[in-house]
Amino acid sequence: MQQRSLSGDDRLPVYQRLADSLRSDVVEGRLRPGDRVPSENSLARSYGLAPGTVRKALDVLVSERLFERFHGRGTFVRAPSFDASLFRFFRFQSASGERTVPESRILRRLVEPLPGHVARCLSMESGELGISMSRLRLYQAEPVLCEEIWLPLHRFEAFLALDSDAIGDLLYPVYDDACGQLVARAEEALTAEAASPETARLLRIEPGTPVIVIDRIAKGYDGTPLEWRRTRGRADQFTYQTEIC
Amino acid sequence: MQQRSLSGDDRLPVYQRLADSLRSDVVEGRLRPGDRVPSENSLARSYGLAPGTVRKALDVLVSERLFERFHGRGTFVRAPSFDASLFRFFRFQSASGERTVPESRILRRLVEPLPGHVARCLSMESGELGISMSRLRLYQAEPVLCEEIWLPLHRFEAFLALDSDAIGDLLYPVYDDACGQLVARAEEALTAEAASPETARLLRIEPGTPVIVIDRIAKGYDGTPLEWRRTRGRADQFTYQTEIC
DNA sequence: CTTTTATAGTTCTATATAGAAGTATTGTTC
DNA sequence: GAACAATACTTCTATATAGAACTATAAAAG
Repeated sequence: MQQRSLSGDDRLPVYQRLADSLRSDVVEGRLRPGDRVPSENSLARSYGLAPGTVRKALDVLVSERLFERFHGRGTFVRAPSFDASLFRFFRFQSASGERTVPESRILRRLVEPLPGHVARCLSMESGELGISMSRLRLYQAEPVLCEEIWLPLHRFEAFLALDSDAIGDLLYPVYDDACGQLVARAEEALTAEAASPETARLLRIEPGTPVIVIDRIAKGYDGTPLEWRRTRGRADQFTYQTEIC
Repeated sequence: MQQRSLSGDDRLPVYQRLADSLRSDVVEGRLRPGDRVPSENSLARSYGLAPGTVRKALDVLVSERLFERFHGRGTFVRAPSFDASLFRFFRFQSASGERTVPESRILRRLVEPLPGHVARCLSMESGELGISMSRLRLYQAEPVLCEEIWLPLHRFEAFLALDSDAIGDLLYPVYDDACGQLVARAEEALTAEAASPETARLLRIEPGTPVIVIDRIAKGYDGTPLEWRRTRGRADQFTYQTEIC
């Protein structure tokens, strides 16, 4: 149990500096999702702090949803879950009612120069190379969502080598396993538009019908943008619900 | 400083029971938005608790956004703000860039039996009487939103007597002042549809153009539904942004 | 009247301590 | 091997205390 000390601005409260220190343990990969965080008592000993101070630092990180605590078991680095994604509000009416991940079919995957608006979101230059994908998502054999996806080529070269049917319905585990790119969080933006002929064909609806458009930028723990994605689905299957106060 | 004791299930932690007690002070109107909550030390004395325990109870209520604290000033009952409402994501492009409340014009206000879907949301019976309103909201003389609003007649009779131009751009202060109905929070649901001829006429767009539809049920501190509202606006002026993790 | 200073009140930080409550493992008994 | 008991470890609750940091008011000084 080595004695550790806190770096950073010493005008800040101790519990904030400890939280910063533990956060950077995650950002810099010393702690990975699923890992167990040292116990409150052992942290108190190794940093020479009172247990209450350590607990307050952990409170900060728990409320950031970076850590999660289990009474009697320990504190763990939380694996990000994208259940809160906006497109969980597409209701794919299943007779039984359970929620399942829609099946994915990759229609296209090739290397192309990034268009301007995508490059900006990925902090890259327009014209730099990226991996471009089109994906169709099916629910009970019905097409429900269509997606355009862009990845920075220099981080995802290994992704090109993968066989198409080796890629499952979820991409983020593949990004991690094949390319070592961990997605930590994402920004999403929602709007609606009239279906283009292309979109209408894929979703089997009339052109001009309202569709929901969700843009997502997925980022790593250090904030680097990793993926740009645009998803479209029928508006009449979408209801986003929230509480305000 | 009278000695007070905690009611409720004594298997619950003390700080939870204190939080429950203070919360019901708000629900039952003993504390109103803007009021100052007794200081941590005085609460500790009057309930016979340690200051740390009181502070933990206040932490709960602050994280519920029911209270807000100011270092050195005190703890206060927070006035609910609907800045987080989904329709803050309609961008009404002002040249200067400041955000203002759109001007309101009440087109219609009369007493009618509630339609079924509205009655359900207001915990009333279909056919019971309500106040029905249509409102148009203008930004720089341009119509940007149209609204249908329903109120339970038995709570809002005083609202009928008001002169139309005595009602400002914001309704909730009027509900409080004229009818004693305090809105504490709201549930919102967002979807999109093709503009009906009626909506298209009001918003001066082509019928069939995509519009965003936001349904809101506003509730009091005790959870009673007070208002049902449906707002429509042009989809091309709307982008909802959020972060997920 | 204005400015400064003191003071009393507030929340915020940090320490120290004790035991309750929950979980996982290990050892014992049958 | 299965069931139970003891244990060690974890987070969680609660108390007590001291002072820092911040704010508003009152008193004093110019």
